[in-house]
Amino acid sequence: MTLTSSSTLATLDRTGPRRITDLAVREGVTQPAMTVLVRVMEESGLVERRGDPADKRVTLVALTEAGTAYVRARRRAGVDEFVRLIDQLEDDEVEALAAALPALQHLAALDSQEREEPKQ
Amino acid sequence: MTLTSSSTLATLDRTGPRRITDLAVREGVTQPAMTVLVRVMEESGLVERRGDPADKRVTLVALTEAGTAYVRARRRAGVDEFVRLIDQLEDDEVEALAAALPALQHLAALDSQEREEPKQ
DNA sequence: GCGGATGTATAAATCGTTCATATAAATCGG
DNA sequence: CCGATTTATATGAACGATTTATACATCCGC
Repeated sequence: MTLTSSSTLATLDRTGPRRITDLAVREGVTQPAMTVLVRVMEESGLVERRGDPADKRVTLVALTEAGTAYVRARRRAGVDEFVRLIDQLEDDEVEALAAALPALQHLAALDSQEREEPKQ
Repeated sequence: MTLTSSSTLATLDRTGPRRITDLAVREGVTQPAMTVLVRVMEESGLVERRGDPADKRVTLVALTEAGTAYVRARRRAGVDEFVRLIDQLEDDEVEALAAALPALQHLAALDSQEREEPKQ
């Protein structure tokens, strides 16, 4: 599992089926790279191609059930790992982390916002 | 600049000259990979090889002045980017972030501690 | 309906990597 | 001390994910 494939699967889980060009831009790779990545993931049964009836050029990429299960399992494993670490913190440290969550969300929002509208 | 080379340069800046095997372990790549990476960085003038007088097998890898300057510039660029984002937060959000720093440091310490002594 | 634009696929080349192996220097057991 | 083993690095072949160049099919505006 490469970084790009993990991220692509997560994107598909978050946003639903997407066309290949769209995925390539979101993941920051070229369209041919995404084409072959989709083929590999398709052969692994994590993903399936659906034609778009409205535009016969595009192939929509969607998570299969196995793909969804995989993404969810991975996410849960990561969450568990975090929980395991946070459980070892002092109570006041956990409170401080929780109190900082809105600021972190705001930071993430500002960052992604700037990525979407570069230097306007 | 690949992820591994950036990380290796940062390691050299933090810890001083290191032997190739050591760097390979720290960066999670094989020794041959680190050997060629060092050669590339040497050709770029970021790094130099020094023989170890105490053990003629080892080649100590050290940052050149240019390498140090590069690492520092990169680090400053990253800090600046963070500052730019944090400046857009509300005052209470910045305070909350600052208050969470000890908890984050504790988390990082717990994590690196577990990596060093795996499942004992 | 034709011409340019758009979405995807394919082929060749590149790059960072691993695996296998070679060489040289250090260390250890007798 | 001396041969055997271990340790540090280097080298070469193969691999896998990627990019660039290009081809092909379909859409869309005029």
